[in-house]
Amino acid sequence: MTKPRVRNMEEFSSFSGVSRPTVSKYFNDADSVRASTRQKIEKALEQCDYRPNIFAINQNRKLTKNFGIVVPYLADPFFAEIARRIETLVIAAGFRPILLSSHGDPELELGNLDALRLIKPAGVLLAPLGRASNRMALEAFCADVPTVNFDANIEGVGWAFVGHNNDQATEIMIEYLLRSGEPPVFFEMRTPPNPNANKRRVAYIDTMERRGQNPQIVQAEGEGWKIEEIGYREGRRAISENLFSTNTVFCSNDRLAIGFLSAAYELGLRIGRGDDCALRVAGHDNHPFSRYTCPTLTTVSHDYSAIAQRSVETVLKLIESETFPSQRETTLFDGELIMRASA
Amino acid sequence: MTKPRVRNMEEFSSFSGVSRPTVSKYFNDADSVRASTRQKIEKALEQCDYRPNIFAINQNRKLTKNFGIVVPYLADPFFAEIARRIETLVIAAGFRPILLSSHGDPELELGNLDALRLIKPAGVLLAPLGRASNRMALEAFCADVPTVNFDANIEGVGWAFVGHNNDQATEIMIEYLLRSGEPPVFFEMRTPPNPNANKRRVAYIDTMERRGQNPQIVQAEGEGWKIEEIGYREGRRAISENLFSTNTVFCSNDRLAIGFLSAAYELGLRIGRGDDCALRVAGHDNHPFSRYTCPTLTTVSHDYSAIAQRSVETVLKLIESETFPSQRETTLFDGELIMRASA
DNA sequence: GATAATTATTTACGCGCGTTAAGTTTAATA
DNA sequence: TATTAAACTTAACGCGCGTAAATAATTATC
Repeated sequence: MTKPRVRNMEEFSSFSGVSRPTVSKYFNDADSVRASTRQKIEKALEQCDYRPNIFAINQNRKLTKNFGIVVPYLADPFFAEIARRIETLVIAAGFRPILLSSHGDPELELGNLDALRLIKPAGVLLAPLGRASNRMALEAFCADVPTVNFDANIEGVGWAFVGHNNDQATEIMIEYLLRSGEPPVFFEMRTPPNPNANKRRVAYIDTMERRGQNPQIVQAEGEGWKIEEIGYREGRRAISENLFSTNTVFCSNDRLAIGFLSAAYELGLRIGRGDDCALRVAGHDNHPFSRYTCPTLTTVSHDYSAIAQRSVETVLKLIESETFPSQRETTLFDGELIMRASA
Repeated sequence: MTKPRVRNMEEFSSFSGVSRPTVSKYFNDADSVRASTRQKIEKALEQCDYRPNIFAINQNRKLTKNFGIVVPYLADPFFAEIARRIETLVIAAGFRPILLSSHGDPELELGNLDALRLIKPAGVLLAPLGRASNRMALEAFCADVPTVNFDANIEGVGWAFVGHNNDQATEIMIEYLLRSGEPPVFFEMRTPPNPNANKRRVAYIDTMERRGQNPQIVQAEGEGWKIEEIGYREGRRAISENLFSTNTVFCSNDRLAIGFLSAAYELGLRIGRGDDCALRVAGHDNHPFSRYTCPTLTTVSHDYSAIAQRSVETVLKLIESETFPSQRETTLFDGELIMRASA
């Protein structure tokens, strides 16, 4: 048996025996029609698999069900993971997630926002690249669209910020490292692609000074998102040139640490807490792969699930309220020390 | 100075002094209007930043500029990387990429195709999960939409297939391993989430037998996409239980190898070619992280760039031809041996 | 069973643009 | 300058659905 072709709502109306305005009402909210009419519609639906044209719907509604998610670099498993969680929540809330990656390119970031504008998203979750050059454009975008900033906080961008508590996370790691061995030297990129790095440097210096310690920073040269490579190359150099004044290295992020561990391994350095170890290495982010480095990486975890959940909630509230808040609220979730073998 | 608000093409028409049909023509193909008219339009465009409503456009055109990309698991850096390349090519070709991940879930895969159908994509690139359960639905989708299958070949799905030459890639690795040391034992998942794994097992057995070798397979228990974890857990077990009859392990893919290396490290096994090494380990895929394992992973690379390029080209041809080919063409790109330290 | 409150139906307009047909202007060619 | 092809303008319809107003039918309440 072949199902009859129903080309539009008009035809479906006559097919189902329910008037078109009522059918339209049903598709906007199935509960807004009488139970008996709903049954009639759903029975007809089973017999002809009609579905409303999404373009026609979006053209006439001020508010679509589109939900934009913009991340700086999707090939980074960290962002892939957080995006995955956000997507799932967005779908559960009845929206259509549109996932866009800026691929590390500021121009593409603007292009993505431009593309989003065209599809009139109900809300947007934006993890910016964090380049100052884009700030004005980002603000302009947020002025029109209910946008929440996550991951990397840029003042003035988005109507709220949800992210990781870099201060607290840095502090608990330093505390741990201090009480369990020599004071940590901070290993970071000189020109990091992500603004969280700056927060972490400041937090490192502050915490060390508060503990009466002398902050020491080793900076890696190199730009862009090939962070493991930079960690490897510059880590190798730093070790060879004896730039670390203690036996403990606190990497600004896990990807840097992954490269660093690889360099240390190649140089025959034993990493870990044992007496036979030359170096302790810690990371930051609880990157999906940090569990499988050699040795496994001691790090600080983001509260992925809380950040994803709160981010989505915050956008949904913005959407519902249909008004922009007077104050930009900032929510930070504490990190958790993930004790593994490297430090 | 504040730019005048231009709400639609009608208003833009009178603002620019060009009739609406001509303006419409311009936006479909800027070169289809006279140079002088084009200048008039573009000058006006600078003064009022009008942009056509994408929903209205798509409603009236049979063919949108949407381009669907479906991958089985975006949090896997392998797919993130290939998706990144495809996206870039798609944008360059003037289409709007819509990137969807099935997150390893067959139902979501169908949901994604369903969502794609609604936005009438000009073409689709589909890397299927490869579960038999979905095959009928996938075929039904492809019957309506110009779809090209990539990564995991499922007969009957898509109008062409572009992928990796698992046979050749497996063979060159086995050849290398055979001539440089003991014959490889194949380490794989018993129930792999991706159908390429089956091709690789068959290729392993064939090649070994052709070389007069005795194929030996060690299978890891466990399901789903947490492949490193399975490689770690089952690798640890296999090593402990002495399941490998030679000193050489050929992992079905790099993620499995990454977990395996982690297990070997923890057990104090030295991996590599040296006389002091207990085991040689090889992978398959040239996963973005295989360069940073300890030791670095010897593997077989996909020709990422060729696969991405050809995939996109093939869909574009399908779109242009406006007709479906009578024959399903299959294109495989050879792998390349990536010699590193682990084998 | 009469009245009031809900829910449906009919009719009609609007959204922003694609597209076509007829007539007009412009540029190219001779 | 006349001729012709190309590009333009005007006018009008259609796409599929949201939505509003007036009216009719159905339920709920007493």
